[in-house]
Amino acid sequence: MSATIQPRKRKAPPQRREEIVAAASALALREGLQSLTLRRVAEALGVVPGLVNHYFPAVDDLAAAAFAHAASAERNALFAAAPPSTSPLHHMRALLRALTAVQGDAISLLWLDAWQATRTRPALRAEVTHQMAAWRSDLSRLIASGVASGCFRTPDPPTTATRILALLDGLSIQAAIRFTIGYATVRDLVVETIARELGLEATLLRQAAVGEGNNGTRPDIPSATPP
Amino acid sequence: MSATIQPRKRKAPPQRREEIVAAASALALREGLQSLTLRRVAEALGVVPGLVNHYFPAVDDLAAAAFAHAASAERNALFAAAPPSTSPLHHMRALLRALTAVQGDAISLLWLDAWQATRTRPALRAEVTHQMAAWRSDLSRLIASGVASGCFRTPDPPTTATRILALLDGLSIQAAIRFTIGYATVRDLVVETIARELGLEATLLRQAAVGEGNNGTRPDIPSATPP
DNA sequence: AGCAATATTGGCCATTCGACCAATAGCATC
DNA sequence: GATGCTATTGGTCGAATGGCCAATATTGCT
Repeated sequence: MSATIQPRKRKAPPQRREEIVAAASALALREGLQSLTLRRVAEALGVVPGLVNHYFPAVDDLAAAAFAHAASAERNALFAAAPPSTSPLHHMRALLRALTAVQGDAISLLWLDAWQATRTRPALRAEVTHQMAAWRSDLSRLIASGVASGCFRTPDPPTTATRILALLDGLSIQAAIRFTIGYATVRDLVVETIARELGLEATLLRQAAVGEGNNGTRPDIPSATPP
Repeated sequence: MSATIQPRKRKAPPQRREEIVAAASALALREGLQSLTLRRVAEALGVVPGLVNHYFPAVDDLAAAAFAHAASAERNALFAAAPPSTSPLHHMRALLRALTAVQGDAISLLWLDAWQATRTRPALRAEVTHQMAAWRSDLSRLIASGVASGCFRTPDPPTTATRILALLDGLSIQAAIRFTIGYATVRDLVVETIARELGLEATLLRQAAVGEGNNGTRPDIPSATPP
């Protein structure tokens, strides 16, 4: 579990910093943002706590960086990494399939942690709003391209994106609480409402959410912990 | 701010217990569930921390009781305390007006805290699911009565209730993050979607959410802290 | 090869937390 | 009015945290 003792090794600051962020992100995804501790991260890296503190003088910054890493990775996997040849409709289907697949998955719980921790961590708060804006931007762009190509129909893509994201946030909570009774019905509501927002027949998206591609799991997110 | 020094006063256990729960609930609403500490609660009551620990051997139980107190109070104010003469439509309007009035209000933040703390607090987790079930039950009953009296139209009231609550949860997050840009549009989405779920014209509910009755604040929740 | 910059270490401190416990004092009952 | 039950006190303990600092050793550069 713990890294074997290493003779002191000196690494280039950017690389070390990235290592720390990756380890912190993996830890936050695995055990929650609350257990993101200087000591825990240091232990995961086989390093002294003070070193983590050296790169991140305030834990708040570390939490913000870890969250940014995890959130950006997922967003990138769902948007930028999508095959550019896919039509907006297929892309949206894949998006919904990924986002409604698993209940209680790590990334939903991480978002929940981040929303809550916003209360006491200004840097994390800034990062959360940044990531939310980035989501809105990416999704808005997808919707706009769908409208341009004629497969979606909505007057204002940014507004539609905001609405869809709020729906998915509510679903996130259902997922996080594992309020199993109710998750399926909420998922149906999400799919139906999104279809309505996009001017689609619900069936066009519904089959996406129930589809079994990707084995029901979200795309892998790069992890720092060695196997 | 702090209670004046009191000569040791002995109270009946049920009364003292209620005092503690009320103070804890007020504290959680004011400063978040994370700052619900034996010492903080004791300080608010002008009492020694050990006493709080005497009534609640585990902080988890105290948090659960405090959350139950706040959540039940709000739910009671919105359902049981509603004038029985009001029609289901009027009741639903009042409900939406109260729930969509303020962004970033204390009770939404408390729910967010509770959802998150569920990770590490079993007793609180049980209480959260209990309160969610109670909300669904109350709302379901309201919808059913509306269907019976002909002002709502939906095939399955419990399912509709679950969907509406998920919508409101998403709104709660928007409120908690104070993602001001977006709150209004999300609120509109919530109102429109709820109207659709209930087989209503959106305008019938929309005017409710924008209405200014109640001065835009939620109904008062009993607080324990003396003025 | 020598040297200087600095990444890294090890340690320490103050704080806060939940939990526990014996002693004390208030209240009800007799 | 005396007495016993127990609510309440005051204090302590161990664990965990974030932050800070001087010493050290590693690495890249001259």
